[in-house]
Amino acid sequence: MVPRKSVLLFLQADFFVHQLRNKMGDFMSYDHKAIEKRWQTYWDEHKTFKTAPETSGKPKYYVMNMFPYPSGQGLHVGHPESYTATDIMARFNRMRGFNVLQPMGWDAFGLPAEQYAIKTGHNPADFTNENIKHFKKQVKSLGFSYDWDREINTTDPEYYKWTQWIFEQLYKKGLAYEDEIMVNWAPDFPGGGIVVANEEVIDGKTERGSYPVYRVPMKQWVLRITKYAERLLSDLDDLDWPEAIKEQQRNWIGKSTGAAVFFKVDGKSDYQVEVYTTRPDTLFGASYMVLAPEHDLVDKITTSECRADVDAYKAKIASKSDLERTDLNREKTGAFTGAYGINPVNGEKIPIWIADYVLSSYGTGAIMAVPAHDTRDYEFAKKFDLPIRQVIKGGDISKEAFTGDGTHINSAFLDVLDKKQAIEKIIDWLEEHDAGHKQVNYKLRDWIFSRQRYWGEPIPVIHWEDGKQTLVPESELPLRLPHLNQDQMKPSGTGESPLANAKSWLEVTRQDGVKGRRETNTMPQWAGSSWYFLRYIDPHNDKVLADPEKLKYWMNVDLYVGGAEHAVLHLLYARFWHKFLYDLGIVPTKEPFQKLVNQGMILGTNHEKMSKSKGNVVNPDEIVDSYGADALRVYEMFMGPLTQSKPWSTESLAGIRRYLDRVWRIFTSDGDGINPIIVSENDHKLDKIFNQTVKKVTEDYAAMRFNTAISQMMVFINETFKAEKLPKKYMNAFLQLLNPVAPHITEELWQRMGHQETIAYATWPTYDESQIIEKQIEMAVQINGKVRAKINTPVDISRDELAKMATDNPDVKKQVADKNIVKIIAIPGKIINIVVK
RNA sequence: GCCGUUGUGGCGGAAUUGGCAGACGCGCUGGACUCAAAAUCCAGUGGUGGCAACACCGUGUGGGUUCGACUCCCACCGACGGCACCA
Repeated sequence: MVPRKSVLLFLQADFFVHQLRNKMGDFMSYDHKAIEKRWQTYWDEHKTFKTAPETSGKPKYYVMNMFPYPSGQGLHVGHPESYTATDIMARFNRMRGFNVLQPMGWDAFGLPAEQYAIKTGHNPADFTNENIKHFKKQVKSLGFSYDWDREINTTDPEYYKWTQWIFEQLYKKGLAYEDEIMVNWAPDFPGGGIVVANEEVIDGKTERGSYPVYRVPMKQWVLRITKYAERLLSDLDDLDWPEAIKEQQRNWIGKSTGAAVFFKVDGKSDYQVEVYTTRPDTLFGASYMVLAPEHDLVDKITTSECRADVDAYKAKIASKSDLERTDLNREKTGAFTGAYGINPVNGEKIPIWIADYVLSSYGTGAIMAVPAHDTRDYEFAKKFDLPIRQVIKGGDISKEAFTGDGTHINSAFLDVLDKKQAIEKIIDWLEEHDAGHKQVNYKLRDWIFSRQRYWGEPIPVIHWEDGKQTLVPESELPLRLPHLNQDQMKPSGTGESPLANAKSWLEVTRQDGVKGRRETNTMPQWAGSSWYFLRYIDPHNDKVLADPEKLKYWMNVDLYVGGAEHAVLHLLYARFWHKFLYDLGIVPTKEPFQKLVNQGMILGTNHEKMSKSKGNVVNPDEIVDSYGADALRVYEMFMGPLTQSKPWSTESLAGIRRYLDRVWRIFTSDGDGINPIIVSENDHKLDKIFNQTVKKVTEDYAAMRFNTAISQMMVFINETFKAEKLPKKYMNAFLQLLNPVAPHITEELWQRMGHQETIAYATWPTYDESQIIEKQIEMAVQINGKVRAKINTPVDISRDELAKMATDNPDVKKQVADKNIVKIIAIPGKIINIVVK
């Protein structure tokens, strides 16, 4: 027993020595905690990144991120990714002489705060401010060069005053209106149900929480975004945005060109059904019609024999959620109304059905069915045994609908024509006979703008007892949220907003004694984020939303970075508000964001999306603590192209930290001052690599290719380890190149190199092209496309000389000895290819 | 089903205009230092065959254009994201 115990003790002692030496090893690398704290404090105290006035005479550069929702969970590793990307652009352009505006703020309205308040009795405002404090501390620990004097918070009354003000302008122009419309009602949503916007419905369920959505009629506030559909679509073309996002917006707006056609109802001449079709050329093939079950005419035209069936069908549809209604594998269903429509082009009587495959919200909610040439109509006709009449040659109508182009048949004056010609001709005919006209349609629907919630901007409207409705006067804005206690905030169960419980806030009396009630719905979270990029420009202005002169100088945003999940919601709403403000003459540009970049997702080490349940979440706080903010920043930029998804690797992160240690060591040689081999004279050994590095890093930053910029800086440091002397000028310039990615360590070393001022405004280094171009280069000689030899040639050699040099090469001679040279391709500086047979 | 993105070593990725595929990093292997290890520094590292010089194969698959293709064209397969009865 005794010996074993002593062995154990010995092993333990050895282990401690091991630990101690590791600790000492750490001292050999740089002390990121002290350095990062020191420079963050310095930047704060000196307001280093305060934006210069508009009168500075410098060109402007406005760069921003999609501001975060300050959740209680704090930062995840995706935040530093996009924030570092913009910070590099901000710091890079600052050194290049731009006046840089890089702000940060908080998108702080939202459901979690309200739900937390209901659960715990805390005030959502206090809770939100706590979260912001925590978030801000985390963000600050990463050393981003924000102008913190411009910080904004959407829940601050001084901010939402202007959100409400914009709403009032929309109201005055008739673009904000209250309407009894079919809304997306999610009754199971915690807090007594909620109405959500069309954009917030995913697969028939709410985007947040996945609760089923039903279409029910309700009185709601709606913004007339459809009025801007065409401009929202066509102005996309000039934007420097990812094609995927532009395409998603185009699809969402969903423009289509076709025709409206009027069908009289047989025997009821006061009624006519207007249908929308993109294929008016197939009018002769229409064999029945379909109305959406909710269509106004249904009750009016249904015959008494069919009424029971129709009512039963309508009742069945009403009880279904959107998800059930849109299940594609579901069989087509419908009911016959007993009525007939008259085809204007040939006077034929065709039956009118109702079916839920026709949507009340698109077009006119009614269609003419051409089963021979439309897949959906074909399925329906087969199911209910309705006639199928071919009017275009092609396909096999006995098997499936033919939707392609072809020659028209059985179509009187359209016969022989193709699709395009036939469409033109039938539209002319319809217009001549008052039976229809050309029509453009959009899938885009108006923006359902009210939410039955407490924690949002109050809609500044008063409903008076005499039936009138007025805006809260602009001079009384902001209309502040009243304080509610825990009980008052609880859901009413009727779908009404908790604000209905704020009696003293709710009830108002006009000067003439008429009583009124405030609107109790609040705005959706998207309201505050639809214009915040304007407020950063002039965040403390209490007279106007922002000074027009300042807007003129700063707009529009030169670079906007954020996640692709906002492809339609936020980005479409923000464009809509911006265009509206443009029309009012408030903003000088048609579009808010000239260039948009979506950062890719950072996945877990297992290549899967990070999630708590998978246990693959990386916490940035822990990385900053053990590796440092600089290492995290450099690593996240080195992982791969910004726009791509890429998996996390702690080993690779450690490699980046080793690189920063190497940088530290080459500058300090682990002493107190700087490495003695850094000297004023230049032995020219590093000329080429230095100039190459400046060139590549400058170009790569400008194109946001951060991973390759970093790899070039690694190559440079590898070269310095082989050098005997390091020119001071080059080493200073290197610090500037690295600074945008790793700002703390470079400030520290910059100071050690003897500078008194921050590195942030040092003029960006230039390179000498002549130092990069070589006089003598190695060129590959290919034989039949395969590299068989390498030769050294002067760079300015002629084509013929080059060909001769190649064929004179002994290796080449050996290879071609018994073959015929057919052709020699010789391009100086590129390649030599000898084609032989 | 439609639209978009994407496919390169053991892994992350590079190759800017059609011109030497695999820069840089991770990992791995070997060496120096050390009593030993860690750290650090140096070197090697696509696969197969060969002592070697070298040869052959190699950028999702199959074809094509070209003196030459990761790159351009056609067809297909897989992964990711979005839309989804929009007439």
